[in-house]
Amino acid sequence: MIDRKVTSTHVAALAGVSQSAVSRVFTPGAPVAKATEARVRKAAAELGYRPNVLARAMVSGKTRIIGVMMAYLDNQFYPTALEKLSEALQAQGYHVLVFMASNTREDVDGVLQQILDYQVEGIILASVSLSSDVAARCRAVGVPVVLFNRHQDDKTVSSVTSDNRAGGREVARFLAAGGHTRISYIAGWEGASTQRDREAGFCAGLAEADRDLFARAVGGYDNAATKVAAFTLFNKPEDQRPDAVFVANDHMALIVMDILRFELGLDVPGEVSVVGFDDVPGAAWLAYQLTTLRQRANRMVEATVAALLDQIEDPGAAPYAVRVAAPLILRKSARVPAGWPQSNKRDIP
Amino acid sequence: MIDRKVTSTHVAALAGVSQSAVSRVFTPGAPVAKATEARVRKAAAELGYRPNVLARAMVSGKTRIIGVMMAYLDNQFYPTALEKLSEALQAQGYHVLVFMASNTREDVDGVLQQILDYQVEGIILASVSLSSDVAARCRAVGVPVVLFNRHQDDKTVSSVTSDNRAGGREVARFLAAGGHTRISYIAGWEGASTQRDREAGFCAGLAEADRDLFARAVGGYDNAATKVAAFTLFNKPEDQRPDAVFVANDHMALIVMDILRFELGLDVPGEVSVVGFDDVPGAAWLAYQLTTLRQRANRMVEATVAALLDQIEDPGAAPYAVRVAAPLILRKSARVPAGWPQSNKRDIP
DNA sequence: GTGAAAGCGCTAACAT
DNA sequence: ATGTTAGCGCTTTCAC
Repeated sequence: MIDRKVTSTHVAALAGVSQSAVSRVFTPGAPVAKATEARVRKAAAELGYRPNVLARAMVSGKTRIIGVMMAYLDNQFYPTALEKLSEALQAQGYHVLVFMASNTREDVDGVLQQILDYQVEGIILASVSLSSDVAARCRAVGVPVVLFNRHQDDKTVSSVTSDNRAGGREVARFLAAGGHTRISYIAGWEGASTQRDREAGFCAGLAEADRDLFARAVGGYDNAATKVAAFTLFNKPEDQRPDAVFVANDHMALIVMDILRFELGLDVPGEVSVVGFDDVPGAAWLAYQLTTLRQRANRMVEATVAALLDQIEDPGAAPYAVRVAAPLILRKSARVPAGWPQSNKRDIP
Repeated sequence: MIDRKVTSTHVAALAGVSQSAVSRVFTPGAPVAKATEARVRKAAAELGYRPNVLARAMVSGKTRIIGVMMAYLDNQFYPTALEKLSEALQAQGYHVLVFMASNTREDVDGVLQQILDYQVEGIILASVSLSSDVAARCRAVGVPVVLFNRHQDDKTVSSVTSDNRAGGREVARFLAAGGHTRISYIAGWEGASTQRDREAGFCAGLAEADRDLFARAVGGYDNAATKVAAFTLFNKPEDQRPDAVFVANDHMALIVMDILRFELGLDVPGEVSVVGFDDVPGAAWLAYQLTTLRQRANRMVEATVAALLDQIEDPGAAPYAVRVAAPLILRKSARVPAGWPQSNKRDIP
């Protein structure tokens, strides 16, 4: 309670220079004499002075704040991503203002408006879709948006995803080559591009291998719905139930494995092969050993930050979409086809 | 790219009123005539005007930003907490600026300084300890700090934790009553108050039950160290290894269960009982069914937000410490003593 | 009830 | 190289 706010004026007074001299000392690349700088720094240290970021932002227009909106952190993949995003941005001198939103249209729009109120320099939308008029408003005020782990055909926003289509296709080839005859799919939330692309790729791959989809259920990226989906698909006599299932993300895949083994008494992978998508930490735990497609969070984060900074630095730059390859990580939850190339990727993220 | 920034002056011009009239319309409780208000709102809507939060913050001194520093999100408990914290604060009109820090002294101090630069109204430190001179500086600039899931004897900061001591004690009673004779402990990071308090309570409880600690190892809340700890403790003939272990948090407990079962071929709870702390989502998964103490994230978040707002609203208010009771959730990883009261808590968070 | 005027703490010309 | 001046977009007296 001693000093409360110390301003550049206080420092200037103590150092016996003008207020703008102080400002220059704290502005990288501004012209200051060695001697002045020294005196100012000394005074500043004495007073515990630090520039007010907000005041600086007001005049410069640069807040160094990036707004991040997330819809749900249930999926272990998102906390990880958030952490890395925050670190990467911090390293570039930016900071993350977090906004949680349910994935409803009104909520997203409302929250986005709030983000904009903070004069953020950029926006990252993780697992959130954007109505096109909101995208338009961001564009109007010149705030770049990048979609993380979600894609939209909207040409005005950048997006970074895994190559979900290729991933789905690879799983289909893998399962078909493994000699499975009743291959099924558990879908995620149908509003998500990840769900759509993974399924599209999977079906395409099945077709290429001359297989039909044996069965399909919807887990919606939701715990309860996923349990129901697993029961509907598997609570049947052997010849009527799938012998392989591709689950749209790991979060659901782990739940499915639990039900298969502990509720239905099925052996995985003996009686059914399970493949997921994401490679969350739990997938590697010994109790699961889930074969899955790895989302390379580090690469995705790098790409996201790069896309955002590109547009911040050059507002004219065109948005673009990045797709990061998702390698298949072979573990123990799915039968490996004879002769299938053993992964040469080390089993760590 | 049409309108770029719309300011209150633009709105004022369109509405044919003064700029201050516009300001008043957007200031709850300011005196404005119905008619003026209507015209201003109409003009504002037309232009898509929204007050600039930062400019407002400059003059009012209220940024409505809360800085949150987190050290590691490995532990599933923290993402959950962050999500709830963000939601609760949003509901109060505040927003969260996230800072990641490694838990080293220099890093914490540096990051804290950055937080302060943003003129935050309050700071939440999750799983981070604070040097007392930094605490002093926060006090000096009048920014309240609350420690989340960490306690410090420092009387200048509030803290919210589970009742870790009581929790540890309960586990000791539970394990002793279960007839275990070689009870051991796997410690978390020794710098953490959670670790210290849980262990202290555990040992006290053991003493009360006339037991000695059979063995102790340190997992440090770290994956690799935890594996080593599990091997050191359990890779031994039956009579030389523990028949029960209390692990300082679930994150480590799940790793320990994996090693016990899949590396050492031990039956849990047949040959060894495992109890954790936190009740992270994974603890309830069927593959683990971990008996654990539940940290009630919702209550902890409520208390944290309340403590923070108390101090923001009344800067003179004294900091205080809150301890939330942590109920023992009985699942399948530990033998239940005959006659032990069955939990009447429903098995959901 | 409303407008004019004075800043909040800072940066960025513009002089000197 | 340094001081002076003019704002950034807003809230808040202060007169009217």
